Amino acid sequence: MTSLLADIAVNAPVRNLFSYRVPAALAEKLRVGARVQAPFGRRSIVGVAVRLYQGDGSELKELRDCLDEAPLLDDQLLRLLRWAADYYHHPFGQVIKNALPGGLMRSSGQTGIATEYLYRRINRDICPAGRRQQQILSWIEQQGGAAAGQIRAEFPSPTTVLKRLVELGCLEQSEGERLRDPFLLEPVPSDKQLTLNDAQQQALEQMIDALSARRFQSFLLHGVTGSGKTEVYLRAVADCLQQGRQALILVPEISLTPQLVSRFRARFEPLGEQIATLHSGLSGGERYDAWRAISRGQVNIVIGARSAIFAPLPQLGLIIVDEEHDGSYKQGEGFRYHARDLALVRGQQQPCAVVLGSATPSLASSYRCEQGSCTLLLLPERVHAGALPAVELVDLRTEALRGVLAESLITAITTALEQRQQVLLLLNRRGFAPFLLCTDCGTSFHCPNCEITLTYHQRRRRMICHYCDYQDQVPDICPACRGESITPQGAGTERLEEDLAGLFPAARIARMDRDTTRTKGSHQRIVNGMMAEEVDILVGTQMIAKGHDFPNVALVGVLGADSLLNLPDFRCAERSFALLTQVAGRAGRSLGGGKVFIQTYHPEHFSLTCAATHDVEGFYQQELPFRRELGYPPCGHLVNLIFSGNNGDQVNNSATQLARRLQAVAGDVEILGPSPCPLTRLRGKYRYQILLKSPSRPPLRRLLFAVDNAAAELPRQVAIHIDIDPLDMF
DNA sequence: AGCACGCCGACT
DNA sequence: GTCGGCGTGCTC
Repeated sequence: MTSLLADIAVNAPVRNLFSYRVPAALAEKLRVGARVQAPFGRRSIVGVAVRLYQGDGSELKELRDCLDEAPLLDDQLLRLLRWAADYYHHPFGQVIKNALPGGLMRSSGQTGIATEYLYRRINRDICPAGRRQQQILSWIEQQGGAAAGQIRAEFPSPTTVLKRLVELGCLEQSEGERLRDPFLLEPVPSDKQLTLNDAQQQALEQMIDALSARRFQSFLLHGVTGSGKTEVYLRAVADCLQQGRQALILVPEISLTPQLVSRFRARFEPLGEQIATLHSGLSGGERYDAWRAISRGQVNIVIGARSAIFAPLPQLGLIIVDEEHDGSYKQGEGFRYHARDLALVRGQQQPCAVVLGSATPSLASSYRCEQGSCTLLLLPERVHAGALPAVELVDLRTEALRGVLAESLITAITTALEQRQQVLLLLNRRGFAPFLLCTDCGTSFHCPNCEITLTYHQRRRRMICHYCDYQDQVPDICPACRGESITPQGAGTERLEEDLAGLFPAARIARMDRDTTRTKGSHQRIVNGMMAEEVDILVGTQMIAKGHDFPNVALVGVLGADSLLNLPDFRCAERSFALLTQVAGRAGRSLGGGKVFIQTYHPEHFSLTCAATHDVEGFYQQELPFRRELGYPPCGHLVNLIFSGNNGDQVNNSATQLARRLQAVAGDVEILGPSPCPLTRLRGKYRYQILLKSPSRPPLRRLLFAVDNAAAELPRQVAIHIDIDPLDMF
C-alpha cells in the first residue's frame, strides 16, 4: 500500500530528516518549502517539508497541519540552505530557522505579529524611592508612555524595575502590537547622478557583461575610500533591474550605513522601485512583512545585514557584498555561517553575478583573485581627486605621552582646531578605564563569570563586564585591605573624552561608542552633529571608522593601535591593517591633505607601515607567506571545536579524550590542542578548543563525522560547538 | 531542544 | 516506604 509521504526538517537540534505520512486532507495543499506542524515524541513541533514522494508509510505518523498556503522557501533557497547545513555541519532545521524571520519556527505556530508591553505613567502622587526607578519613570513620563523595547534601548535590563513600578502603582502596563516604524515614511533624499571615471566605467562594463550573460561570476571591487564604489553598485543594480531581475545588497550593519540606504532610495524610489531593508533593528512583524513582500516579488531591491543572504528573492540577478572584509558577516554563535562566502555559493547556484566591495579586501578574497576564481576590479583614485592623507607613526618608545596622547598629536590637534577643522580620535576600548586597581595592596576587580577584569564606567559609576554585561558598584574602600586607593588604570573612550576636555576647554567634543549609541537615532544624531560641524573632536571606538563620510575631518588620531596587534589570533595583523586603513581614509576626504597619527610601540610592524602608505598590495605580499608557511587560511582550512561546560576539569578531560580519538583517524589533518580558549571562562562556562587544520577540505569534512561519533560518548554537560572557517578564536 | 524514563539520597 | 534530584536516550 502506497501513500504520499513527506521528509521534514524539524526545528530541533537533530541531524537527520524525519518522514511522515501526508493525510489526504493536506495532500492538495502541502508543497515543498511550506511549514508543517508535526507530532514529535509527545509534543508537536514545526518543521519544513523538503521532499514529497510516494511510498509505504504504514509505520509513520501523520502530519498534523500545513501552516502555509504558499511555500515560504522556494527550491533555489532550499538548495542553498541544504548546502549550508552540509558545509557548516549544522542541523538543517536550525539552519532554516536562522534563514526565516524570527518566530516562524516556534511550536506555537503563530505567525509574525509580535506584541510587547507598553507602559504609561499613572498616579503622579506616588513617587518611588530608588534613583533608577525615578530615572526610568520620569523618562517614560517625558515620552508620554513607552514600549518595553524602547525602554530597554535606553536603560540596560529594566525589567525588574518596571515590574516594581507597576507593583507600586505608578506605571500602567498593557500589551500591544509592537510598533512598526519603517523608514519608508521618511522623505526620499535627492539623487545626484555622477559621471563615472575610466576605472569605474571599466569595472561597471565587466559587471554588465556578466549580468547580460546571466552567468555566475564573482568580482572583487577594490576601491580606496572615496573612490566611488557606491556609484558603481547603483549602476550595476540599475542594469540588473532593467533585465527584470532583482538585486541583493549586503552591508555589515544597516544602522551604521544609512548613507548607502539613502543613495539607493534616492536613485530607485523615483523610478517606482520598492526597497526593503532587513536587519536586526526590525521588529518581528516588520521583518515578516518585508519577507513576505520580497517572496511575493513585490520588491526588487533588498538591502540587509548578514542574514539577508537568505532573502527569498525569486529572480535574483546580482548580489553585492559591501565592505566584504568585515567580520560581522560571520555569525559567531549557533549556526556559524559566513554571509560573504554564502553569497558566492548562492551566486554559483543561481547563477548570477556577485560583487565583493572593499577598500581593504580580505586576504581570502584577494587570494581568490590571485587563483583566478574571482575577477579583480581596481578603483585606484579618489573621485574628488583628494589625495590620500599623510600618515605618521608616532613612536611611543621615544616620544612622551601626556595622559594617553603623544605631544605631537596634541600639537596637531591644536593646529587643526585653530584652523576650524575637525578631528577624529579612535580608541578601540569603551568605558573610562579597562580596570580598577587598589594601589595599596594590588587588588583588581574581575568578572565572576568571565576570566577578565571589569571595565570602569565613570558616567554610570559602575564596573561592567564587556563580555557578559555583569555590573557592580565601585567600592569606596578596598575589600581586601580596607584602603581608599582604588584607582582607574589605563584609558577608554570615556577617559579620553575627559582628558580632551581638560586639554582643549574650548573644543566641542562628542563620543561615539556602544554606550552613546544605545538608543535609536542616537548614532545618527552624532553623525549629524559632525556633518553640521557642531562637533570639533569626535572620540570613538571602531564604529567611527565605518560607513560615514565626514568631509571636514582633517586629522585622525589612533590610540592603542598595539592592542589590536597583540590579540592571540593569526588574523590580528589583517584586522589591524584593515581598521587602520579604513580610519585613515576618513581624513581629508574633501579637503585633501589630511593627516593621520598612529601612536604605537611597534612602528616597524608591517601592518602599520603598510597602512601608513596605503599599501594594500604590500600588506598582502607580506602577510600571505606567513599564512602559507603555517598552513593558515587562505592557504589552508580550519575547523575549531569548542568545548564548554560548568566544570573546567570535565571540559578539559572531554576535549583531551576527543582529541585522542580524532588523532587515530586524522590522516592529513593536523590536530592542535586541546588548549584553553583565549577567554577560558566566559559567561560562567569553562571553554577549551581543538583546532583542526588541513591543506584541503575533504579530509576535514570526513573528520567531522568522527567528531559526531566521539561526541556522542561525552558527558552531556559538556557542549561541543563546531566552527567551520573560524574568523576569531574567542 | 524537550520530555520521558530510570536509578540513588532525604523527608512525612 | 515515596518525593524528587538530574544523568541518559529518543523523537518519523
